[in-house]
Amino acid sequence: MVTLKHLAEQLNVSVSTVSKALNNSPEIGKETIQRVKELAKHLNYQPNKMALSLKSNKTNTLGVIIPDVLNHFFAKALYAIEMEASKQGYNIITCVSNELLSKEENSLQLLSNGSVDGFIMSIAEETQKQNKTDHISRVIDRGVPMVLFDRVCDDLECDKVIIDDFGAAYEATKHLLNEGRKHIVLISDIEKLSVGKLRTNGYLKALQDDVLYKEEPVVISVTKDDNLEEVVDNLFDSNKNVDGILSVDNTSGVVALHKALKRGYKIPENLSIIGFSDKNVLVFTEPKLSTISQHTFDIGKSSVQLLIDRLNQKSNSEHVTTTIKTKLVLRGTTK
Amino acid sequence: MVTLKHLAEQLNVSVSTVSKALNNSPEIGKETIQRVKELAKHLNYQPNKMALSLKSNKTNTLGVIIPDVLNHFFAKALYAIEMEASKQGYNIITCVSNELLSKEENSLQLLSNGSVDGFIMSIAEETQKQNKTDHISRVIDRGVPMVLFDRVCDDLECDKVIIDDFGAAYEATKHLLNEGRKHIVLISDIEKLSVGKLRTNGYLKALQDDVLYKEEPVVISVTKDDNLEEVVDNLFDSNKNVDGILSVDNTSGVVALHKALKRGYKIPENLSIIGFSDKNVLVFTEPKLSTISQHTFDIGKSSVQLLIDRLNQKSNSEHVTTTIKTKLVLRGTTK
DNA sequence: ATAGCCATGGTAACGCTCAAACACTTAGCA
DNA sequence: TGCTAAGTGTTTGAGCGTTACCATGGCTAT
Repeated sequence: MVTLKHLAEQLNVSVSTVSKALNNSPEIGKETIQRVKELAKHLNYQPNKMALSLKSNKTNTLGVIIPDVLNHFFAKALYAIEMEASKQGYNIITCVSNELLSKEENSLQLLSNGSVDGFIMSIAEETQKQNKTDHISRVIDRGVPMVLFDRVCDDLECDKVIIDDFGAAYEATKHLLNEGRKHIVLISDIEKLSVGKLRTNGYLKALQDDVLYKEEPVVISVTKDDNLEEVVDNLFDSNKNVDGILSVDNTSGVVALHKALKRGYKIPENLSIIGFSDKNVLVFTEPKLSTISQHTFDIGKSSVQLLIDRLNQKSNSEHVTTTIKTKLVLRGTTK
Repeated sequence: MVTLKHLAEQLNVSVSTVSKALNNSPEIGKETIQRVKELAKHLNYQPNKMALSLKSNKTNTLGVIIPDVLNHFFAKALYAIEMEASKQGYNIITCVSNELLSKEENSLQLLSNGSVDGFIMSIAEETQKQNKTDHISRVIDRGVPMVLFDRVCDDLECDKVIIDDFGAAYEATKHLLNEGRKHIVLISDIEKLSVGKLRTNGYLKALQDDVLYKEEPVVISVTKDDNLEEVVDNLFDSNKNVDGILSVDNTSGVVALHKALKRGYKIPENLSIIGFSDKNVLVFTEPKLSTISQHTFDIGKSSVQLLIDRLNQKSNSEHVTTTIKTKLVLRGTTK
């Protein structure tokens, strides 16, 4: 590895002259700058990142902790985060908590030793269930900036990026009601998560607000141990007159659509389905699933922006919560 | 941030005593060690990563460059890499090349300044198309260890992790032939990639080796600009007597299955389909797609292992190519 | 006394930057 | 003409947080 010292020796000048020359310091003579830069390019000199970080106490690296890369939502968020960070000259260190509290604690611990300038994270399922946030607030208290996205925690004092989960589910349910649906079932594999609960509440509120809706709400919660397909089959078996399904997670809407078609439902004539899925599943369905678009890319991008803003203005201004707009995209599974 | 200096001042000992005490040096008195450790724990002292890296010239960080996180194969590989790296005490810096040569060059450039101890990467589509590898060999020549996985390049001197693409496609085609299929079509959206070509060759060779097979091979190549569903429709329209489909990419097998069912094909009676997909798509199909399992998790894990081995034994032993076994998993879309 | 041991302290170095000090030129002025 | 003042362009030195190596000082055993 070629260092400033190497260059300095070769050029018979001091190390700091080289340093200043490479940084275009006005203190250094034009001719010297030229000579230094030429040799630097010729030897493919690269400033040592660690030395810079040590000196400046800045790493230009963001720590990203997500619960699950195989979940398309988080993969897309990660993609957006990487894109935006990279555009702004930051690298990202990625950790996957695997929905586990212990791994989350571990990752935060390991990275908050000067490895990163700040964190972007979404809280693990286990963490949310147990409502443990000490490990996170410890980091925040130490003054390491943190942005939470999607799965946030109200108790934590930091910047956040969320969507209006309640409102999105409310709007979708409202749409089904406006279609004249009389038996709307909600299915969710994220009932345990903050976002899942909010969406369910949106659904419940919409039904409640509709004076003409007579049925009891039906919330079907799928857990990790359940077989999703079986649960969907049960849904149809025990709700013979279902005519609207709101899936508030990534996959169950698609599965419900497949099962419904197989059972001979006419869609959307006799049954409407709305999912929270991303566009990527559309290639697997016919008719195309109507969805609530979460603008995942914007979520990732905003998170990075918020974090970098915070890093730049060390001024302790108020913490911000950005709400990304959702959009109900009607396709083939709704009237 | 609390440093050794802080601890030293509080305890009225020297910095080097503190350092040694925390490292359990036998030079330091038992009682002092105790005192130091207590205060360190109490103040939540964390050794500064940058200082350590600068001193030791080791970062305990691996650079991972993948073409696309939204592709389930790479997401899973990334997952495996993160898991294994983390288990072995390494962090990963993730870059997404987005299939672009320029981004790949950029990422390599930016990280090979001492930010990472080595690289794990899979080559971008554009890079493979243009067959440019200077940026990679430059890194290798500088002595930074590199492991390529899946999309490799034969010209590069480094460790590699691949699957037997040719053999896997050969075996799958063979299976279709053994079923008695007479019109087997291959569909691929990765014809431009090394792995895609190998798979196609495996298919071609299997047909060629079968003296009884009379038809011309049919290779349908899908590009980024194509609409996959249209291409599949065309496939059925122009191959009226197709009775076997081998999809060598992630998605086209599932789409073919859906389209076939819609067109009234009896599966697997009249048409067999084999895909290279991961299990994650199975929830969207009925019958379940038969697939060639790539053991993606093992690919990621092996890559990390190979890289760490290389880091430990700085001895320049021969470069290794690990081939991960594939497995033809027969499910509902084959006889 | 002197060797030998123990516990601790001091210094340099990793690669870099920044402030301050230092030469060396040139201009300004009595 | 001689001396200071004000630039130039460069070097020196300190410091970011660590650890490795060597030095020191006090003690005990010979």
